[in-house]
Amino acid sequence: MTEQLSTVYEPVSIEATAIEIWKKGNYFHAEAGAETSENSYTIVIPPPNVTAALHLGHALNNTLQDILIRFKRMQGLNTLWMPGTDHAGIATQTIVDKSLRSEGKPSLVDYRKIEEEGGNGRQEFIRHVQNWKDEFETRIIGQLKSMGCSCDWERTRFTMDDMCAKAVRANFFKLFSDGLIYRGKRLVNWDPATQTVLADDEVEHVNVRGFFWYLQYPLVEPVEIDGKTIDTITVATTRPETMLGDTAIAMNPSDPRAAALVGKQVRLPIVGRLIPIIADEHVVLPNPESDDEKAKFSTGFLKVTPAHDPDDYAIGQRHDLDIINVMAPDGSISDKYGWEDSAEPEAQALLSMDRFEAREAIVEWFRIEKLLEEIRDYEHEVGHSYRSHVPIEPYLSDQWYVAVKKEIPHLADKFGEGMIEGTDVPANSLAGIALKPLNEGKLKFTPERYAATYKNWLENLRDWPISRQLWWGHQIPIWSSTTEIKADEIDGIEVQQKIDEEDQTVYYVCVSPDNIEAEKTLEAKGFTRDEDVLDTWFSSALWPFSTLGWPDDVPEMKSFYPGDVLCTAREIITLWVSRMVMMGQYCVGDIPFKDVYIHAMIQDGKGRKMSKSLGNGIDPLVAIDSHGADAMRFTLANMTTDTQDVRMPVAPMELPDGRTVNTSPKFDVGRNFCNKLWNASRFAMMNLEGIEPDKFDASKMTVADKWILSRLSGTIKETTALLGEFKFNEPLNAVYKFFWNDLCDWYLEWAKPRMQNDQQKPIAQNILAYVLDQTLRLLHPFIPFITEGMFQKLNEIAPVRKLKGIADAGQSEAIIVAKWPTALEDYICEKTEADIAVIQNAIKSIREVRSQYNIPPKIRLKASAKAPAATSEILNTNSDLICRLAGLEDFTSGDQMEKPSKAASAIIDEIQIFVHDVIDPEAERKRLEKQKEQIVKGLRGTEGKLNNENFISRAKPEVVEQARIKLKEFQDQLTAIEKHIAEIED
RNA sequence: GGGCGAUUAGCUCAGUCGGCUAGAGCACCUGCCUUACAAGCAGGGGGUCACUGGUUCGAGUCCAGUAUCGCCCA
Repeated sequence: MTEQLSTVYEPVSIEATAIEIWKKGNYFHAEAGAETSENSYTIVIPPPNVTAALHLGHALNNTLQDILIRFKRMQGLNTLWMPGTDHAGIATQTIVDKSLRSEGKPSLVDYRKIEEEGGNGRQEFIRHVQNWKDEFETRIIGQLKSMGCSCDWERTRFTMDDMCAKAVRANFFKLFSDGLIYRGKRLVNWDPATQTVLADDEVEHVNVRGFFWYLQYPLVEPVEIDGKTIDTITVATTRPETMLGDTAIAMNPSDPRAAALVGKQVRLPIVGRLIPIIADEHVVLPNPESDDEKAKFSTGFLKVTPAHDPDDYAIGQRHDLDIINVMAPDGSISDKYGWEDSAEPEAQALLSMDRFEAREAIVEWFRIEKLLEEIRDYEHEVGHSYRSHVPIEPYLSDQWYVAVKKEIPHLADKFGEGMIEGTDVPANSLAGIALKPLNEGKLKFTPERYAATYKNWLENLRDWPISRQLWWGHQIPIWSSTTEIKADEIDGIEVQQKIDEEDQTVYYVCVSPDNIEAEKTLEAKGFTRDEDVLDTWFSSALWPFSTLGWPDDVPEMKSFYPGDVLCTAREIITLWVSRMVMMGQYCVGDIPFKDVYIHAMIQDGKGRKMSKSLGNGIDPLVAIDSHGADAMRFTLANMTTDTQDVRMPVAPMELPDGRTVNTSPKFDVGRNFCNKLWNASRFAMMNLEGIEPDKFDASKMTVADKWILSRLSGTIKETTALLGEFKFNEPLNAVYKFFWNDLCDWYLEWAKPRMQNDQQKPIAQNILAYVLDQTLRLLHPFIPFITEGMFQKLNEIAPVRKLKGIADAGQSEAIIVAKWPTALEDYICEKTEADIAVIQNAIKSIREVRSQYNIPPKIRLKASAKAPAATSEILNTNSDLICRLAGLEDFTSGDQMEKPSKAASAIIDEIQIFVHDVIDPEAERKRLEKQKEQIVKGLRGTEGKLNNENFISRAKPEVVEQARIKLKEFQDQLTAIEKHIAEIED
């Protein structure tokens, strides 16, 4: 017996039940053992950062992955979805520090002090970060589980756990041994807030309204040009504070004033430093009329600050200029980091000012001294830290780099050598081995346009700075000392040497993983470990195989590598996707996935990014509370087309528990669908009791039965094909239309009377059970909870779903592992679908009349139709279908049928329908005139085409033929409707 | 500066190879608590497909330009 089911879908209990079933069956787990990855389907999760809980973008990302995973699991593949989280070095460290500060607890500054004083500041701070990580890891995994993500939770990894750490050490050692890791002094992108270096792609370019300040520098000796005595030159700068580190003034050699000035000196204001005027082609000649911004604002004189600007650094290299760094790592003015001539009181006054404070003070100084010539508004892009959002400071420092365009000789056999055509990227360099699979078509992007982003990035890639001045991360496994050491002194080490600024030879030793002995030996010799940690992306790059157990020889690597698809957002293509391919090729010798699917970014209703600061974000758990997990997933999948942004209007809503939360009315779409599915299933349960599969007789199927099987089969084919192409909206829409507009709107309604008929009941019951079963399976990847719930109920009431002699759905204890539907090819029938369409059109036109005449549903009417013999035959044999859904007690069609008096008429294609005894002359005339207008409109259009000689002669013959048929139809319809109108007037 | 994308109903979006009178959901209007579903059913109104030009027998769709918005890269 069926327990009473609520008339309204209530997600909470159904979600709990499904989670229980899946857990008990251990269905999410994938067993390793296969020798190849051929019959497996593997996705690695883009590991969410442990900085914060998941937002709606994550919900979208993971819903799509789960759809693919569940689809492939049902298709019988050994399916692994590898879950985990990312330590997100800089982001997490920053947020934990901020949280400590806001709670008034000791924060990073304090722990740094403790560390400097010989205490355990680093460890103590890390403990806080670890706690944060534990809390958010738990929350994130909980969120994923609530969304129904069928990840193999037993394998959950973290980018800093032992397994991942081992891979990081192994890869680092390999790179070091191959000579791909080197130490270099460079101008880096420095984030003064978090005090670490950032990679180019971690810098966001933000348009900023600023100024060009025109500062006068006095010449040591006046110069005469064109009879005029000049005693100052003017430089234009957007960053006046850097002038403290100026070591030259550059001008373009073709500047007419250059002859008189190059070689002379200026006295740097405030500092008093004497600096030369040099000639360099880089300097843009002034031209106020130019469209080029640089020329428009240029004075022809460029202050050169090698320590604080990349272009100036290059000029400095060319002219062998001094490099004077005037800032501390926190961005304040300081004479402790390379600035030695700061004795002047004006200069002393600036020390320890923040860079922006110093900017104001310096401008003010120039103003007072009457050396500030002009201030002009200037809008330009300024690099900002993607984490702390403060402007980046170009900063000179020592960092570890990975050489990305260096040839790796031992990879030449596998990947070839020489430049990849049209680039300066060697085929056997790290960039090259990532680029090749794309060029060779082995790596595919969907939508295709994103391949360009990937390609462009790799072709223009610069060496990758991997050291970060942080505490939270993988500490760099390099020990250094000036003590001489050779690689063969200790097992499992590699050594590089470098001459430092004091002309001493420094030995850098990299230690292989799991080699504690070597580390101890080194430390005993006085070697100290590099304090910095690795860029987070260094460990993320290994994620597709570090999670499987590389570098160890484990069965997981054979069974699940290479994986199948990576599903992510476009902002991550360069940062992460490219590096995973690079390292997959380098470490394992194969790409980590064949497909990269890039999904949309979710914006709010106004097209803005969702963010905490705007308060326009939606928490997936809130969406689940307000609408249910299936509803959320349905809506997210339904929005997923190939566009790059989707909008999600955000509105506050009060939950039953009294909380007012941000959610989106768009989730209604999903909830409504689930409610419909719930009720349709409920209807089925009420009618399937006592079902006997053996009583099914295919020869007794009605047109409606054959039609629903045809439509189902078409839908199965379409859905399966589309999911295989990474489409989400289209397959979901196909099932939606089948379920709602075919099954519910028509088939179920037609089935109702048959359930009261002993002859028909077994046929209708078995078809209903089968079709519902298959529909649930098609919907399962999208809305897993409710489909599991309904499938279980179906298993109780109708355990065997088959159509004797035609099809067998196959039994399964749970839908999650049920066999994916296959189409009944023999039952795809165009004729049946066309016949039903004729019947549906007849019904619709009768309903239209009913509605316009305001005839209550309970009143049964009589109707007749005039239609060609063949059509009449279809209508007459199915008059019961028409009567049932049009509210008729009698319906007959014939090719000689005449319109009775006092009947309303309607025209649909070649059929004239007469609804008896309802005539209201005024209303009827109005209605028919309106329809006539439409017919005339169509007729005119078609006539116009056919009267055009060019159309006849140039359009495809079948198009012309179609137009002719259409014209005839319009003409017939017009004749008929005019006749009907005339008859009213009689 | 280079590149990518968007602009279709009040809102959110589909629209395949250029070809019937441009579609869906939500919202709106009318009528229905018709024994699965009012989160529903039946019917209806609502569009200068951003703008300008071009190609074509034919353009929402292809091409060029303009405008507005968004994103990526330097």
